[in-house]
Amino acid sequence: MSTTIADQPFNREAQYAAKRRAVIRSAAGAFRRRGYHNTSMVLIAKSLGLSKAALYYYVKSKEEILYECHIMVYNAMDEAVKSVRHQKNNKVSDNGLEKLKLLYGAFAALMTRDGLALLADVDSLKGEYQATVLARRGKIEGAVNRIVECGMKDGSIKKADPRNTVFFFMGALNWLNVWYEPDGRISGEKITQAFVEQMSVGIAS
Amino acid sequence: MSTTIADQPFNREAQYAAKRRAVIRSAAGAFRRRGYHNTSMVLIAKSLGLSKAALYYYVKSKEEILYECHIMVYNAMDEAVKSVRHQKNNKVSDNGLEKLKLLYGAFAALMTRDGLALLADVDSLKGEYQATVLARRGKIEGAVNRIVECGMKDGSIKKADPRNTVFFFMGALNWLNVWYEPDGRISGEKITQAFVEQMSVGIAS
DNA sequence: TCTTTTATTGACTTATCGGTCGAATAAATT
DNA sequence: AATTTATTCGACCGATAAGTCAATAAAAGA
Repeated sequence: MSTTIADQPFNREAQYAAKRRAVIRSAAGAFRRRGYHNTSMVLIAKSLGLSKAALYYYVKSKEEILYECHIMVYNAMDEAVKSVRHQKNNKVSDNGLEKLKLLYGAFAALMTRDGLALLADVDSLKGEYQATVLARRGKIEGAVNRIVECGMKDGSIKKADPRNTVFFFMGALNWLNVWYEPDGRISGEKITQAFVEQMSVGIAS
Repeated sequence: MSTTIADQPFNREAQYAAKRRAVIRSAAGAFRRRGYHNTSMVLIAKSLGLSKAALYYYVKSKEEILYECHIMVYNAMDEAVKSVRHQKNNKVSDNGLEKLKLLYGAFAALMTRDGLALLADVDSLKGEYQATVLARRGKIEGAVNRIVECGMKDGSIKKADPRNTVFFFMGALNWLNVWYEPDGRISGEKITQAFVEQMSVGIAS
């Protein structure tokens, strides 16, 4: 999926990019587990075997890391939305509910399988950073909303206030960040499946 | 409900306690809106018309405030659990699902009506504080779990992994903190109602 | 009114942490 | 080998914010 260091040992730019990604990913994990403000730059550095100063070779500021963490997730989500949108004609029942199940499953997998996390720390972002992240979040919410509305129209989803409905099961998703442990007793796939099922029966008409 | 300053103008202790509560409540709101680490003691003080130093007359540390915020919520939740437990014979259908609906509604009302919020900042608590809060959280989770299991036994709730189920709709509840605005277009009662309905149809057998 | 207790403050201390900088080291290029 | 370029580090700086304290104002009690 993503380009690793070993892939292109002689491509300078690729190496730099890969290392930078590693910084972001590692920080993202720490942020999820300990929270943004409880995670110092020194800690992020140490967990990669670097000094704090070295971090700043790959990254402009701590805020930028947080920003990139958010963007990383929203990129993945956009990808999921796109792939669901283009999945026409595959299923016999190509209705809103089916699409939503697909999408929600993809979202859940992002959390349980890829270790991504929807951070709640939007308030720690300022100015342009925050504006962009909020815009991306709005875009995703809009996309999900549209699918739900679509499902309400085609009769596969029972009619209600879409925003409210979306908030409900997106909230459940976000809460995964808090309690989900990759090595826990329940496997990620099981959780993903359960979440899709739960969401599905909650809104099907 | 709670004792206000005006109630007992000559009772010193009561005044002190009331003011202390006011500090906690005000801080809780700020924590919810801006996050724990983005809220300084000066800000909490100023929003009450006090200086920072005065705050420390009522409170030992910022961490203690956060601790009390958590405890406040868990006390209210325990209360809700208790009242639901003693609500036998009232309803004709005294089954697990009914109880759970009652409880979930009470929880949601805590958020939308009483302005309480389940803070996620448990990691900012250390030692004894954190241990106690985690214990209280576990206790609540256990109580909810037990009701769900009870409902699965009496046939009102469809069988599944209780923990998973509980996490799902408790997550939705927690997410309220992030997006719910008391002055938003949808009223708190409507949201509460919608949440109960959503949860209910999601798990009823 | 004087005294004691309660409540509040401004000014100060301390600690943590984000961020910078110049030097040092390693890797690639000539 | 010499030189340039990419990485990394130790040591330092500045800001922010938690927390302290001696002094003072307000209230209660005598």
